Parts: sequence; structure tokens; C-alpha cells
Amino acid sequence: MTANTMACAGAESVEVCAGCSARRLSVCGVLEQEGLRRLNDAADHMSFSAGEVLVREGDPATHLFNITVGDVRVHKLLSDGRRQIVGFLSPGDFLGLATGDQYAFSAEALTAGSACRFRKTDYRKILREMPDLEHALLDRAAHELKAAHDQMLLLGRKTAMERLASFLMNLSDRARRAGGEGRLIELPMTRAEIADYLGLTTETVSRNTTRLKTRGVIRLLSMHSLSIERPSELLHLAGLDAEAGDAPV
Amino acid sequence: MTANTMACAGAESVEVCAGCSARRLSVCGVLEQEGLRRLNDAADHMSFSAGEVLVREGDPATHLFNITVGDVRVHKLLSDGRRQIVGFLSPGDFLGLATGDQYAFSAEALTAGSACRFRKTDYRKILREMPDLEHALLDRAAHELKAAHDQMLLLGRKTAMERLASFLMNLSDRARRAGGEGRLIELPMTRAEIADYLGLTTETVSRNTTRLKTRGVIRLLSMHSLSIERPSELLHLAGLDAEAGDAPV
DNA sequence: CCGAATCGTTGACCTGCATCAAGTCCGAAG
DNA sequence: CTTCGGACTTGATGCAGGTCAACGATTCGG
Repeated sequence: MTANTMACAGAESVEVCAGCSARRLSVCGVLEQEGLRRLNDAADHMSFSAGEVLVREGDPATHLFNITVGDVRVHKLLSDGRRQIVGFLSPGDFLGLATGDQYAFSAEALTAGSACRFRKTDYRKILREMPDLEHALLDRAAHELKAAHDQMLLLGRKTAMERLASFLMNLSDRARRAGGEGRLIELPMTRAEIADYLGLTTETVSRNTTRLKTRGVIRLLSMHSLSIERPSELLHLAGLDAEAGDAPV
Repeated sequence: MTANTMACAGAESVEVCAGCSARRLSVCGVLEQEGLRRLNDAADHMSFSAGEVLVREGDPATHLFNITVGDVRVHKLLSDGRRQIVGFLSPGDFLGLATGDQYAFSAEALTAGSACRFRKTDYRKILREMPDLEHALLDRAAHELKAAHDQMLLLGRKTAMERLASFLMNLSDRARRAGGEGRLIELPMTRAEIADYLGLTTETVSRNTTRLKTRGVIRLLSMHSLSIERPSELLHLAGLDAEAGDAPV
């Protein structure tokens, strides 16, 4: 699962990027040889283990990350410990876009993995020199903003079941984008993390998962993977099959 | 309140931008004479009246907007009519960042006002030619993403009173940024719109507003304006004075 | 392979906010 | 000034999901 961590960290020059399985999914996918070399020179190819903290809310925002292997959780806390997970990152995702002088979120690895880490100042300079990269990053930011709006709709207006169903549909889409067929879903996160992402409690997540299982909509393969048995049913439960402004893809 | 709508729509060339009160707050604030002229040529200076629809969810995303005067509401709908307002825009704000081929949201004017409207294809071309503008837009996107994360925390984990207090604090910040001192707040939106922004109902918004009034934290000046009597109290109620990763400004 | 710690499930009960239902207030049109 | 309709407030009641509690399942270090 974390096989090419070492391959990435150990290799040299563009070779690292050339062999990077996340490039296809990442902003650096738009770059040519020359640009990749330039970016690669500025990158610190780091690896991390499960549970490792990449970014701590409130710390000076000095670095940006491009996840190449593994999964990462991004969250915010209230003083009494209430937690909201604002995103799960997987290979190709960019970490640090929404950042001022201090990080406004914490980021912690769900699994072992690796990332390209950049000094923010360096990255800013690189962006100046490579408009294509900046353009790709703006595209990425637009996508994230759209996803954030969807999540606001989910958190503000959807029921517990709709939230869970939407979440599973999103994971299915992501799996498809990463190359799978979207039927088998990996859940690298715990129930508590799903709950904190959906604005619910573990108990509510668990109960609704059971309901989906009982109704035959999903099948649990293990604690951290499941298969979608009736995609259309799930879509319906997510309230996605007839959203107001829905248009055919 | 909408005084310079005509001034903007009627003038010519860079003069329009030169006299634009929103420039200071907008992405075009980074541009020089030459760039402004270029942008101005591509802009359709439009005005709108209260209630007018600027963008409809699901429609082909052909245009981008820069609000120059007035306030705008951006929202998403579920098929059964449940609504989530994802943002209120005021002068200087950009509309259309989070957009793919179709608009994923609707935008409707709260008040009369005006905007610079661009064809998306034109704007993309302009961005290619003007890296400064693209850079400014990326900054703006980062800010919006950060705000979206804050709103996710609010919607997912805050109580009704915390949501309302946070909302008022945000309006206060915005008023300060626009030049005021942040004590007097204008509420161009209805209680129902506040509710749909905070993931609540009108009744809950009303009850909590009354509570704030009774406790002397705020004072209602009219239906659509109030003053913050005890900012520190409000900050406390918003759960902002001691958020986990909080750092001094 | 074992045991402890953590994670997940299920049940019983409770509560914050939604819902339902009257009113009251306010602003725009005559 | 009056009148009308929508916006707002307030109260009574209900319920989705939170909380508390008990108990299985899984994982992992040794």
C-alpha cells in the first residue's frame, strides 16, 4: 500500500517525478520535462507513517504539500474538542491552498504514505515562473471550492442518511477517478472520522451503515472496505438523482 | 446605496475602473493602467435590481462576475426545496470561481447593484496574459476556501447560538474591511436567508437574535441593521476567542 | 498466539432544534 | 393615512439525532 514511498524518496532528479504514480492526478501533471525538473529541485520528498502530523492548526504556514501516496485527514477544532474534518486527501491532492500566515487546519496521516513538500516562499516563486502550474492550481482551487459548497449543503441541510449516502457516492467517484470501477470502496478512516466529516456521531454513522447493509444497498467486505450493491438506490438516498440544478453528464 | 451604478455603466474606457469604489477590494486592485484597460474592454458593465437572478444552478457556466455595488446571495437547492446559502457577496467579491461547465449554484441580488460581467472564455484568455491577475485570483480562491472551511466547522459542529454569533462577527469583520469600524452592521438579507446560510430555521434565528438583544449583546436599530454592544461577549458566544489553533493577530 | 486497547455496534433515553400555529410588525402601494 | 401581504416573533409540541451505557469485534505489540 505504501510501496513506492522509498522509490520516490530515494531516486534523483526528474526520475522521481517520472515514476510518480500520483502525477496523473496532480497539478504537476500539466508540466513538461523542464518544469518537472524545476519543481523537483524545490521539492522535499518526504514520507510519513500512519498517525503522523503533517500540519498543526495555528502553526506558521511555512510549507505546502502534494500527496503522492497514502491518505491524509484535514480537520479543524473548537476549544472544547469538537472536531470538524474538512477533507480527506488522497494521492494527487494538494495540501495548503487555503492558508494564510498560519495554518487554519491540522493535517494528519490516516495511512503511511509520502508527499512532495515545498517551502511556501519557493513555491510562490515557482508559480511566478510557471503560469501553467499556476493555472492548474487555480483549477484545483475551483474544484475544491465547489466540493466545499457541496459539503456545506450536506452539513447544513441533509439528513444523516443522506449525508452517509453522499459520502459513499463521493468515495465511489474518487475511486473511479483513481482508476477503479467505483463499486469497491476503501475506507481508510474510522467511523469517528467519518462522523466528524459528516457532522454526526459515530453511533449515527454506525446505525445508518447498518441500515444500508440490511437493505442490501451496500455489503461490508471488512471493517475498512465495502462494495456498493445498488448504486442507483444509493444515489437516490444521497438526494443526488434529482437535485434542483442537476444536468446530465 | 446604489448610487454609482449609473456612473459605472455610463462611463468609458478605464474611467469606469478608475472611479470604481470596489476596485480597492477586488482582484482588479492589483492591476496597472494597461491591465485595467484590457480588463475593462472585456467587461460588460451591468446593473441589476433587487431579486434579479444573475446565475441559475445547472445553466451552462458562460460568465463570471465581479460585484461592484450591492449584495448578492449564492445558494444551492435540493430537489425538495431545501436550500443552503453558501455565501453572501458584497462589492469586490468575485462570482463564478467554483464553476465547471455548469453553474453549481444560483446567484440572486439581495439589493440593487452592479457588476462587471465577463465571458468565461475571454477571462481565461486575459488570465493567460496577466499573471498578476491570476495570482490575485488564486489568493482570492485561497481565502474563499478558508472561509468555506470555517463555514463547514460552523455547520457541522456549532450550536445555533454559536452560529448566529459567528455570523455577526463575520459581518463585523467585513464591515471593518469595507472601511467601517465594525460596530454597526447592515443585514441586507432576511431572517430566512440567514437561516439558510447557517443551516437553521427562521424561528431559531429569531429566537437567538432575541436572546442576544435581551442579554444586551446587540441592539436592533431597525429590521436590517444592528449594533454590537458587547463585542467580546459576542466573540465568546461565537466560540472564537479560544479556538484550538488560535493565534494572536 | 494472547491480551489489552481501541474500534464498532446496538439499545435506552434525552434534548436542541424543527415543526406547527398564532399573532404582531413593517414597508410599500394606493 | 390606510391597507395589505410578507417578514418577523413567540409559544406549544414533536422528533432526528445526540448522549450514555453496555457489549462484541478487531488490531497490534509482545
